[in-house]
Order: sequence, then C-alpha cells, then structure tokens
Amino acid sequence: MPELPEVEILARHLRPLLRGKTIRTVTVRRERAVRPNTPVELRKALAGAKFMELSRRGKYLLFHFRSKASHKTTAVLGHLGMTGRMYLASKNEALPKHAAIVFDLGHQNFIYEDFRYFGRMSLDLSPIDNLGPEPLEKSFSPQTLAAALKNSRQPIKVKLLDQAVVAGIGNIYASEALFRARISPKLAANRLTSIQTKKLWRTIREVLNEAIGYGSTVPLKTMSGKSDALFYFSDGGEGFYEERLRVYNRAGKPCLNCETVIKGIRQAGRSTFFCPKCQNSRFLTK
DNA sequence: CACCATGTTCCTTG
DNA sequence: CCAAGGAACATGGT
Repeated sequence: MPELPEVEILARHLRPLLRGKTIRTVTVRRERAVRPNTPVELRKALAGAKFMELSRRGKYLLFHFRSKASHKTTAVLGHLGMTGRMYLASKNEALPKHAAIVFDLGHQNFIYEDFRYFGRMSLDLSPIDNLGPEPLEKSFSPQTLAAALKNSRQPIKVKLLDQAVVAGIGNIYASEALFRARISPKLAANRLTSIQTKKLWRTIREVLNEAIGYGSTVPLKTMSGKSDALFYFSDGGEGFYEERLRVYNRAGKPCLNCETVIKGIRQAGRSTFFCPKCQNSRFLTK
C-alpha cells in the first residue's frame, strides 16, 4: 500500500467521499494508532468537526477539519505504515479485526485499519517538517537531488529511502527507479555523475507518475454491491501488479532488457533487486 | 520453526 | 559529534 503513488491514489479516492462530512464520534480501538497523542485528545479535537480538505505530503495524508462552534481549524496527520488502509464502510458491516480508529460519520464509518499497527493518525504534524521535496513538483530538480546526495557515502538505493532526500519513495520504487536509470543500487550516493543524477531524477518521476496512472501497486477496488466502501487487496503476484514492476521481487527471473538473471540482495535490512549487467556502475559500495 | 513483508524511529557501534 | 547498521514495533503469509 504505502508509497507515494498509493497514498496519492487513496487521497484522490477519499477526498470527494469525505468532503462536507461531519464527525460524530471518534473511537480509538488501538491506543498505539494515535501516538504521540492520547485517544482523549483526538476525540476532543475532532468530535463535531467537519471535514474540509485532504492533502498528501510524501507518504503522509493531511486531513483538515473545521470545528462547528469555533471557526478553529484542526489538522490530522495520517500515515499508513506498512499495512494501513482507510475507507468508508456502511455501519451495517462488522468492523474488521484490526480496525485501529473509527470515525462515526452518521450513516457511514470512516475506518483506519492496520493489522501491523505501524501507521497512525495524530495531531502531531512534526514528522512532515523533516521531509525533502515533493518528487513530482518543481521543488525537486536534478540540482536539488544532486545536493542531497553529494555528502553521503551510503549506497544510492539506501539513500533514496531517506525521506529527507526526496519524500515518498519506498522500497519498491527505489529499485524500480534505479533499474530504469541503469544505476547500481550499490553505487555510493556521492559517486553519481551529474548525468546519472539527472537520469535518476527523471526515472524517479517516471515510475511514480506511471504508478499513479495505473492506480496503485496494490489495486484499489470498490466492493461491488457493498455501498461505496473502498478496500485494498494485496494480491501481489497477479494482475497488473506483477506486470507493471520491472525488477522488484523478480530475483532469479530474466532481466526484461538483457535476460541476465535479476539479483536480490539486502541493503540496510531491506531487500533490493537489480540487474547485475544493466546496472553495472563503477565505484560500488562493499 | 524459519524467514519474509510497501515504514519509521530509536539505540548501538565504529 | 556523526554516519551507518541493526533492532524494535506487530501481525500474518509461506
């Protein structure tokens, strides 16, 4: 679910569905999901508030509410972690086992569900202060990318996961962007040539834009015949999920450019996939 | 039982 | 002090 394209798709789906809705009550079913706030703080801030706008920053969602009595504005920062989902559901439907937070909207519930509970919804907006530029906006340029890379000896793949370099890239699209740029994931960040940096800048935007165009890595579907509830199905391995990604999770399979066997390695505790022939840079780390 | 998983943060190591 | 690596978080799938 949770890299920039998936969050963007989710924001586009939810925005029109939430607009104008008023929150009756907030139920926090898992305290960890509102950290560093308490359930009481969230409930107090949002009870009776009206949804105004939904925006995205990196992998974060920003919900904007206005309280009825005062004209005060409240913002809630959401993050889906690894396995978070957000959707509207009819009140007739039983809550899922791992519903973390439920907003009562009247005839519907807005549900944040997360079976690993790495995500959150809180009033603390500070996490977005440390984010780098939005990759699809003007603030992200080959020059800003070069500046962000020039002082690090970390492997470029690891550096791309640093949200202060550029916001929203995750483990899947880091491998995808490097494959398209034909840059080794093991190349030290400060060893990219300016040509490589520009190429990487372009392929980052390419993979993210294409993913948004496709819908998302994990298909976002409407349950047919079940109101307008939105559900994510993680059926990786079939459908456009597998066809779309060119290297991620393809260890042992032939490179789509040159047939060389795709390698799977671990970097900083995360899996990386690459073609050892197409992505054969010099000055590799380790 | 083992290992893997789209993310972030905290602690330790060098 | 800093950069980098690893564990923790929590649950489920294979």
